[in-house]
Amino acid sequence: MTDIPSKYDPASAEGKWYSYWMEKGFFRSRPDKREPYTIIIPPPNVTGVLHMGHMLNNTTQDVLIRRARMLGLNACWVPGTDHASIATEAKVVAKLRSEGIEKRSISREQFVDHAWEWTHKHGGIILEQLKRLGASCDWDRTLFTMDEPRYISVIKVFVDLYNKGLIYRGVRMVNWDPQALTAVSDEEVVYTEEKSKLYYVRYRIVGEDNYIMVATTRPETILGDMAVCANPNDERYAHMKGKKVIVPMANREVPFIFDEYVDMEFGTGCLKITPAHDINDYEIGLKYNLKSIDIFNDNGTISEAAGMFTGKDRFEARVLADEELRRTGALVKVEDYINKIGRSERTHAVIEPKLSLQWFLKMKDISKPALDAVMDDTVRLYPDKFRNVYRHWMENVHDWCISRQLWWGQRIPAWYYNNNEFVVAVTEDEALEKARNITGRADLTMNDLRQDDDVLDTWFSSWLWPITCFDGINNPDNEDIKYYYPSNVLVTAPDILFFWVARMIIAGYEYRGREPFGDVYLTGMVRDKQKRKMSKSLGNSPDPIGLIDRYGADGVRVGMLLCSPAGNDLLYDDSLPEQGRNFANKIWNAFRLVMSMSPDDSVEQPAASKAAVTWMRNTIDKTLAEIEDNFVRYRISDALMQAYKLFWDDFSGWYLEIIKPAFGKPIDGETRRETLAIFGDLMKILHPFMPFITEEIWQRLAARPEGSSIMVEHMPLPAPYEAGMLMRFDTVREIVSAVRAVRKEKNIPVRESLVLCASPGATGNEFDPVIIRMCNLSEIRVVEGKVEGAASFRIGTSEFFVPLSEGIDHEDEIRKLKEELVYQEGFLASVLKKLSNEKFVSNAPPKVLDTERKKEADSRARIATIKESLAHLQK
RNA sequence: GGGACGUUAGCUCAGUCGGUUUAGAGCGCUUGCUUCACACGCAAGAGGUCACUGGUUCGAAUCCAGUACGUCCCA
Repeated sequence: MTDIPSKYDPASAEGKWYSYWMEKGFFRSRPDKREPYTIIIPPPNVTGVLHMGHMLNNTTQDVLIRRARMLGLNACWVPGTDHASIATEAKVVAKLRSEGIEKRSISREQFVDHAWEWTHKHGGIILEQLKRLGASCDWDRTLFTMDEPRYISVIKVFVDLYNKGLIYRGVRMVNWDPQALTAVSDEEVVYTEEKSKLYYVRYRIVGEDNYIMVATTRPETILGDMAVCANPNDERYAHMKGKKVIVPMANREVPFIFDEYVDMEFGTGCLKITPAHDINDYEIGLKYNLKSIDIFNDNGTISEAAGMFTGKDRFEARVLADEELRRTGALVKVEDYINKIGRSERTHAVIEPKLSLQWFLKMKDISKPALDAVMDDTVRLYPDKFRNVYRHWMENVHDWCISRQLWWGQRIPAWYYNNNEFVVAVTEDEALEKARNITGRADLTMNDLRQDDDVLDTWFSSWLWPITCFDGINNPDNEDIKYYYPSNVLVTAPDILFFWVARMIIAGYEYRGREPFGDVYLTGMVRDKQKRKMSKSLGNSPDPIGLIDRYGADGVRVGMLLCSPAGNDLLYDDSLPEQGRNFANKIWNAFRLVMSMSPDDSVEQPAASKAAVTWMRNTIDKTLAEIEDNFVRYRISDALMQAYKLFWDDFSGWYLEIIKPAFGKPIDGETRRETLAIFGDLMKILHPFMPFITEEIWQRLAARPEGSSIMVEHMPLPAPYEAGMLMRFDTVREIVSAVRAVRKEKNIPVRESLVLCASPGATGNEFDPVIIRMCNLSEIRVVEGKVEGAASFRIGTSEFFVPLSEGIDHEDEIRKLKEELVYQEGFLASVLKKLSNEKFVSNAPPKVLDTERKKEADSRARIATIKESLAHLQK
């Protein structure tokens, strides 16, 4: 006990205890008789390294899981990563390119090998980083969305949904990423306002020497124009009915049509229709039976079909179109313009709307139970403002484009034969069997079948995560899935509410018949002080591991949590982990103080200490109830703040100051025993938030048996507390503060003892010794009336005096009393205003009326006291 | 363009059923203190017309309507 370092060293404690926990298998969970508490990690992207968002998210999960464990539940936190098809493929392509290898020059098999190699090398990094944070995941269960059981689960689900008629293949306008060469889902497109230009181009009317003018931001797409359209209510174009116009550059005759879709206010009121390259134009094209010409190649260059600029990049083609239109006199003017441009979330390339053949999942029917589950609170969202957002999305849900033109991912289990006929099956053999049956050709061989080249969207793996993590697709009745499913809570960020959360709920109902989790806790986003999202490109994100090195994992955890109420963004600043580190320092020093008190059982317990112990116990019970309530409502930062104040203000600021023996004096045995027990309880309360320092201290507070740990101890439970005593102590705090203020004002050192005179009834309870101790009083004297030459203060309806040897400054005292009088009279007036209102008196509930009358009486009493003091001083 | 949510102290946020001694916390700020656990600290303070306008009510930060501003989602 004597070898306590004066400074807490997070680095050594963290490494030591994490290894110890791992070694003892405390993170491990197996089904047993206890009630389970399950959290499935939102799998971080395998290409990723830990960022601030992960820190917040995983700290939150660890707090919940550690607390559950200490509450005696069988806590299981399942870790894993996802394969992030687009991001990983992009990384692998880039790596190969840096080695002089083009993706197209190698086989699919070779490429996938490279991707696995990459994954094995980088995939574990983020999980190792989570360990630095203290994450108590059951690492024996670590999963990957592309490992064998998960892969086959995804394939089985695809086949099942296809067989149920929920998956279909169809031509749709998709969001095409010309850089990644794949379609991406609506959710993966980020729209931002960007500067562009609005080109005014004239189209000649067939058979006339007149023109109509069209405004467009994309002059290169004129090559794909199949019509020009105006609003039927637009009188300016009434004369165009039945006429045709000539598309510039392409010199193609196209009809002039009318549709209500066109916004009369925008541009010239005339809209060019390019069915192959704009989703709205596509709809209009369908409606008016227009043909479409796809003028782009997959990589964003101009196709042969365009008839011009073939092979040029789309942005280069825009410049060329500008020149060409100028040359021919078709370009009338160009204006600066700001419009929303969609970019790929992954590659940042400008998204090209493109017609293509893709696989879709029908969402309407399958999503119904998932909508109901949130609406009827089977699944509760925290904060619940997201229910509206969720409902809105689910009621307007679009079919999900699940194919991606990539190689890294689960390959779509569809095999083509003849021309474009296909079968869907889990294995090649089954596919062949099916194809033979359908065609009636027993001589079909594998060579006649060709598997679809595309893979499935990564979210098509992740949506099964709560089920596949317990192998619930392959073995629907295994012990784990029966025991752990549904999980208790999902902790994630609101930006993937639809990408992921909604779809998991859908899959949960489809494959387990019930919700995948009961609660969804949505954390905020970590932003910088200017409210910008933390991002690599902005370089505004601190390195989390660097932060842990600087402030300790406990410090960083506390910093992240203190400032992040559910759903509110966290504006990161170094002062946050600093506050956490300071708290750890405070705890360490309080610990040192306690351990430095040498016990002596022959010393009798001072009355002040006895009162303090009882008060501290009651305070803990009250706070435990508050913490419990905050956890139930997922107000984790509030729960932490309660624990923080319990330790810092109540325990360190008051309790320890009261029981602390004079320098060099021993402490009585009873108080010391109580203090150690209280300290142990406080460590347990803090453990879920600050696992390392609490373990370090708990292990030092007493000799612990081998293999024990605070993380598997029982959390203290809230017990009934005596509210009246806590209120009496609050008054004591006020008295002590007031006496300190007198000392400060009169410059009286703490060493010099004082006398406190109190009006009858103001003191005289179990806490008098505390007042004497904390104020360094020689006595508390009960007095009627005023005391000469004394500083005075009032608390509640009581008056207190501190006699001063050098007397007081009358003028100054009178000034202060007058200020108090002004305030009190103002207060009384506000109370009287209510009480003199007849309607208030007759309508307000009696309870409210009583309080107001009590306010009036108290206020009058205080005013009387102040007036008497004034009169006394002014004599 | 459509929708959701928000606006309370310098900053980040609480504020339950409309009534709790004329609004609370943390951080920051001011002043004093190197008082034997801790200056990563202790003590004492300052700081708010609850965005604005109107309404309902005996009573509004709290309920309703409108306005302004902001954030997010969808198109």
